[in-house]
Amino acid sequence: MAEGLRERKKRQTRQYISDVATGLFLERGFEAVTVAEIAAAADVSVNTVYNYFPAKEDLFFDRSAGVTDRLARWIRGRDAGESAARAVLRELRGEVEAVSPRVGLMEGYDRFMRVIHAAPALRSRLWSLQQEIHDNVAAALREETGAGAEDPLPDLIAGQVCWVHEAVFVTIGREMVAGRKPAEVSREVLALLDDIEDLLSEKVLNYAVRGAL
Amino acid sequence: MAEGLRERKKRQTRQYISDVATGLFLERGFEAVTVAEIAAAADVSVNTVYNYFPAKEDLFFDRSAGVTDRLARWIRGRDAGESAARAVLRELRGEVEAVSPRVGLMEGYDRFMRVIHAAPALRSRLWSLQQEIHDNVAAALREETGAGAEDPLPDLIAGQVCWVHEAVFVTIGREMVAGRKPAEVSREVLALLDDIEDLLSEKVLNYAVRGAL
DNA sequence: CTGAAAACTTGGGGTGATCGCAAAATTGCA
DNA sequence: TGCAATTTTGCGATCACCCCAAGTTTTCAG
Repeated sequence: MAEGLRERKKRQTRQYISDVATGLFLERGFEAVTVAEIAAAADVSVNTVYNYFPAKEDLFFDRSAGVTDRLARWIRGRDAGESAARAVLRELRGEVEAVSPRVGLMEGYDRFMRVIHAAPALRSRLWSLQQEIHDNVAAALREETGAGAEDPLPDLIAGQVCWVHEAVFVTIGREMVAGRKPAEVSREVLALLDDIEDLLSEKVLNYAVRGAL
Repeated sequence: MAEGLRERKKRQTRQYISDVATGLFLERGFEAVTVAEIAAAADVSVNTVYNYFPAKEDLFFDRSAGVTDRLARWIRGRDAGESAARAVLRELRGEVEAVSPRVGLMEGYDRFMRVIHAAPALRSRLWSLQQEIHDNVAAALREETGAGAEDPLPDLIAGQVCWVHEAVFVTIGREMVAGRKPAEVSREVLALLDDIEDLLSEKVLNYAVRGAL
């Protein structure tokens, strides 16, 4: 039951437009493709495109929904006795070890990164996604620790955790663009994660331990 | 010898346009002011504005030249026996303690921040400035330590150092916008710097010690 | 099954940033 | 003073994005 034909059609249309757009972007780059072209290729009007997507960049990042709260989710789901930072490290290691496409370890990810790299608008959108991730992590830490609004620690720890995340993603992006194989990069990033953990202080590594007062 | 009248006039024109623009931005916000208005107010053509500034945002951030390599300069100028991170902490403490306008501790800085906050294009430019800072720091660390291109440490440490810098600036911005007095914020940020230092690992605090092998 | 309300799409008409070009005004210097 | 280099400007165009009013389609009550 539930959603009527209307809802379904909307979802389909939206998905279709996004797919068509992404295809064009991967083929010719972000800036070389005009919204009018996308509309034409998707057989809708330009206005319809803007009905679904607030900005051109959203056509590209549509599939990355759910990424912005992944870190926060990992933290909220940390094991008993585990800190926020260690949970994130563990989950990251898991994804990297599994050569998961969720962290960009997949054939063809380099095309994606190259498009982003060449378009300032897309890079800028990426930064804003990271800002969102940071805010979500800080909010999660605040809730999990019950810290007050004037306590600077949740924000600081969030910064550290996001630094871990960023370092991993920047490296994966760079190596993939350099043409390396996912399995190779996986091994390398696993080593990087050890370096990263080494650079975290005990304070960070033991913040928000589940079960601790 | 030296620069002719032509050079001087160019400099003046550029400065004048930037000043006029900044005035309008502070008065009415970034997006509410059109480039055509700026041109009219500065009594030049729109094309002339674009001759001097590649984009509208550059009109706003023109005065912040030299900020992008400040961290790197601090690092290169660290004392004998001092690490990169400690040099940055020391310099930051100095600026904050001196209630220096260079770190935003000045009357009226809140207007500046508010304009930035309200304009996505400006925020995005800020991120790109931080990216530059990061790259400069990483480059400085690489040179100072003689680390190879495949060594991930300079990048990681640069991330940590920039995290320090960012945390300080975000806090100053937030508190200034909240209407606090520079002297108050100074005291508070000094305390924050202690918290920050506490969160840095020994590895980070002892990276690139001048004089060490 | 039917007609009106609700939701979606479209066309048309802007605004504003930004670029390229070629003419026109300025300035440096012989 | 007059030519050559440099700037400034006007004009036209592209493209993202917005707003509104006029279709169209879907929903749903009756």
